[in-house]
Amino acid sequence: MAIGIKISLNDRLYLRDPQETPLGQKIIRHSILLIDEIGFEAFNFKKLAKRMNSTEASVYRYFENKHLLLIYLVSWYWEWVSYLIDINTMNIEDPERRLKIIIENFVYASKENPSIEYVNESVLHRLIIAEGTKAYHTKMVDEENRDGFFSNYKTLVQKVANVISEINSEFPYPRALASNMFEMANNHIYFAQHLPRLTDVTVNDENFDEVEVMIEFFANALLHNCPGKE
Amino acid sequence: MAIGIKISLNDRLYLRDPQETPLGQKIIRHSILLIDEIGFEAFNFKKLAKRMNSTEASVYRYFENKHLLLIYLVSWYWEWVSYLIDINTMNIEDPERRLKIIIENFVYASKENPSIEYVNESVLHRLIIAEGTKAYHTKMVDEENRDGFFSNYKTLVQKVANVISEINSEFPYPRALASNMFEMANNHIYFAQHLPRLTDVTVNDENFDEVEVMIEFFANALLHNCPGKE
DNA sequence: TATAATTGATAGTATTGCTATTATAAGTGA
DNA sequence: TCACTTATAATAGCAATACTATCAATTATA
Repeated sequence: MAIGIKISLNDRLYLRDPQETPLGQKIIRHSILLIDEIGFEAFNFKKLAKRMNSTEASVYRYFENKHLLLIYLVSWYWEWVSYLIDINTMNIEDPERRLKIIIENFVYASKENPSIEYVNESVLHRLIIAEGTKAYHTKMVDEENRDGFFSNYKTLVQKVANVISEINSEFPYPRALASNMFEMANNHIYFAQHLPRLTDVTVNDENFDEVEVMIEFFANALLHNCPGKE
Repeated sequence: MAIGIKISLNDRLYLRDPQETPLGQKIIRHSILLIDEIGFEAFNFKKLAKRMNSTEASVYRYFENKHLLLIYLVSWYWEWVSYLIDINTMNIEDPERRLKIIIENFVYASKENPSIEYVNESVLHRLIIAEGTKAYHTKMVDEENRDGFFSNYKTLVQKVANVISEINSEFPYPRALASNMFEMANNHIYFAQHLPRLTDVTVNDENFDEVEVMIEFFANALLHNCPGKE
């Protein structure tokens, strides 16, 4: 627990706060590793319990079901990226430079120093890339949205949108660009790894530079006056 | 079956070709309606069989499992959008106008005349928006990609990328822009409906005009010379 | 030291995801 | 027309999943 960051997440996501107890922390740690390993569909609480030498019933005391656990993990990631952006853009005046850092953090969230011992941020990043959007693509999205389950994402998007508006106050789609940059970062890493004909960038191993350059290119093209602009 | 279009889909997606028999067509029709209604997670073959007055075992003779059925439906959609683009851009020389039509088809696929009686294209479009990306966000993606399960998407993206390159042969990311426009169309309709703070557009009922305008704006900004371009 | 709270161990239930078996109906080919 | 294949229905069954309940063992707390 190097730095004193406290990830604040909606307390309706869990039955008992997993950050507070060793067992809860084990659930977080091992669910990240296991979902990454076998995929969210094959993942369940029985397998998780076995992996961490606990019991199914114990896991159910922390989370109602695996879907809420996923939202918890995804929210964690959104919060963590927000936090990275905050510390890395602190004291930087120029909004253009701030946006560049934001893009870097979208693409390279995993490369930052881990801040909490029971969360492997690098694996979590892989998990978000592969499974992240499943958190809000469900029939319960409206209800869960009312309960504030996605507020961390909204806060992150608003933070980025503010920088976009600072760069170009005339730009009509600051939030859409912000969410699109985030989704694009994840999508095109995934495409490059699994469906390369859907993108033009390549990634190898831990090097996502081309994705970063592409998103910068998109952002620059959109935020500086263009003939096509209406 | 108004027009003589034959949707050609990878025959490894099914055990028996559902297009060939009345029961197969019933499976397609009702799976679209039922997934749209209850969501992909809650959907299963037992419920589908009950809904269409058949039996679980009969459905299993056509599709191995619900995941392959989803890929089948998503592939159908990709093929159908490809087809719409083909007929709607036929005889149009100007690539800018062709791209505009492509964007319109991405956003308004549902508004076109239905072409096959057992596929409700409007409901299918909703299904794609809500569940589409689950087709390729699984642990089996590489294997399924090797089997050609996503080739319809690749073909569609390549078709659009070609138009992009015609407009601006210097543009370095034609495929990424193509796939991004497609995903963005679906995403921002979904956001506007369920998570409006993640976008800047609004949609009401069947009117997605703002999404269309936004994607045109993005495409124009990117494809015409900008100071930010490297 | 009494008490409360947490976890483990075990069992149990309803549903899901699928396979197998047999019966019936419908079409086909000689 | 009869044998013959094929598709579907009806039913059963099984292993896995998604939980819930109970109670004992342990640990923390007052």
